Amino acid sequence: MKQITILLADDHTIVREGFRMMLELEADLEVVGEAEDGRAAVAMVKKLQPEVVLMDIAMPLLNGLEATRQIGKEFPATRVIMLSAHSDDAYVTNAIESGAVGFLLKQTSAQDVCRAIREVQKGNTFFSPSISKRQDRLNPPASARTGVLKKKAAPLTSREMEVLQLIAEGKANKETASELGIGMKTVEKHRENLMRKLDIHDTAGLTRYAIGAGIIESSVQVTIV
Amino acid sequence: MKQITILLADDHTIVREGFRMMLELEADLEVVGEAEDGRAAVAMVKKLQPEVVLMDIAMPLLNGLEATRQIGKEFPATRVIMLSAHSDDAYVTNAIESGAVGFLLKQTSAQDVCRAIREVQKGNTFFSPSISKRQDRLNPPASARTGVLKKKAAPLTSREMEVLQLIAEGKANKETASELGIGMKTVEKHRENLMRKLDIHDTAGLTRYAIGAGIIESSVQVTIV
DNA sequence: AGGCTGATGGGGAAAACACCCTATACCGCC
DNA sequence: GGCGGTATAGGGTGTTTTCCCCATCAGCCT
Repeated sequence: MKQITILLADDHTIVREGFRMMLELEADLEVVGEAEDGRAAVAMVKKLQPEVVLMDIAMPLLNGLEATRQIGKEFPATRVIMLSAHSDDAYVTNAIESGAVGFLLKQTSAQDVCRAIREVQKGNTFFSPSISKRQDRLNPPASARTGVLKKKAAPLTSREMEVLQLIAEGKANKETASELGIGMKTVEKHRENLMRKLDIHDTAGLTRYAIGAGIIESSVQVTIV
Repeated sequence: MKQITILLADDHTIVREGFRMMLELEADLEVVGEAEDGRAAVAMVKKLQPEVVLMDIAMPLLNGLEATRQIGKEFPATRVIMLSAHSDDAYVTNAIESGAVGFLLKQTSAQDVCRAIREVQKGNTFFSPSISKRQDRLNPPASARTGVLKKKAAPLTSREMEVLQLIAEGKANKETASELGIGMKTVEKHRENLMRKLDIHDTAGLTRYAIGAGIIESSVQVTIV
């Protein structure tokens, strides 16, 4: 019997463990690997070529959106489901544009996660119920992956998103350069372009933007209600 | 008939208007003033000496915690109820330490807001139901205001909190200096002390800390679930 | 009275950043 | 085949930040 192979990408070990336990109760699902950051996720996809990736948006090194974009470029057959604690239209739109074929809120029930995996593996899309309700106006033509959609406002490039994330994580240009394996002047250039595109001209502003956009998390983002 | 005088402090006009309409349906409550930032709140308390202040945590110029601390120092009779969209133990603890005698989540019902105002005016404390549930271990001895509680970890001073907030808002040292009416070297010194106390050595890190601690909000903090 | 801390300043130096210029190589689109 | 966008990289210049050193003054506790 053929199982659906799954890669988990989330920086919180406890979350990965929870998903793994939950998914392995299902006979037709198999977790073949785990990644604790976006870069590892891309590498694991290359190595394991899973059918489905459950990907958190906010991860260190490389965020989920960017990782998804890179995966989609190399392995278009891999179906990525985005996970996020929050959801608003911008998040969902970004996820779809990066090539995700599903979007789940973290409080989604286990059944829905399993359903989502089975649906996307069959080539369909799946969104959390509360998102689907307002999907009418942004429901993609099922071929969201094939065509690259244009953002109207601030179309940040992949590299710019990576640099933005590292800036918001507190990396100096020099560190970012060595981390990405490029020159410092190039990092400065990306930073310059970011500031021009977003019309934000200080590090604190870029950090707030990155947090607001879900690219990184702030340290204490607990929201017990 | 004696009404309870109330000052509203929140940077969102729509929120203040909502509270005002809500509170003025009650015969025994009177909104005597509104402030749209922490500094204005302190000034308004001086001028109006209200009995109760409804204070948002995240406000520009001076956050609610710091404003509460300054109010408590000059007008210990004024009872401050803290408002916040989020709540975790750190938020609540900080609020209590700053001298607040109540803590309400923003989705609290109108009845609870009125109840809270009446309770704190009588000298009692009031916390949102969901917070009260885990109050056992941090319930203050009703005289929280009289004794200044010591934080264990990083006791930032008032001035440092103000400077931290302005840094996280993207102000350069020079701007902060003119905004606070002090010299640039003094601002640099506060920034230096902040970095040493928090063991954070870059602007992005300070910004993340400020957001995580509820001192400011990140730009896109929408959480539709 | 002496000690501690917070708030206020100043000098200086090294690093980082912001913003301007230029340039090349690659890739996809029309 | 050129045109535009992306990524790469270097130069230059002025500003800002980071981190040392130093000091004074007021308030508070012992």
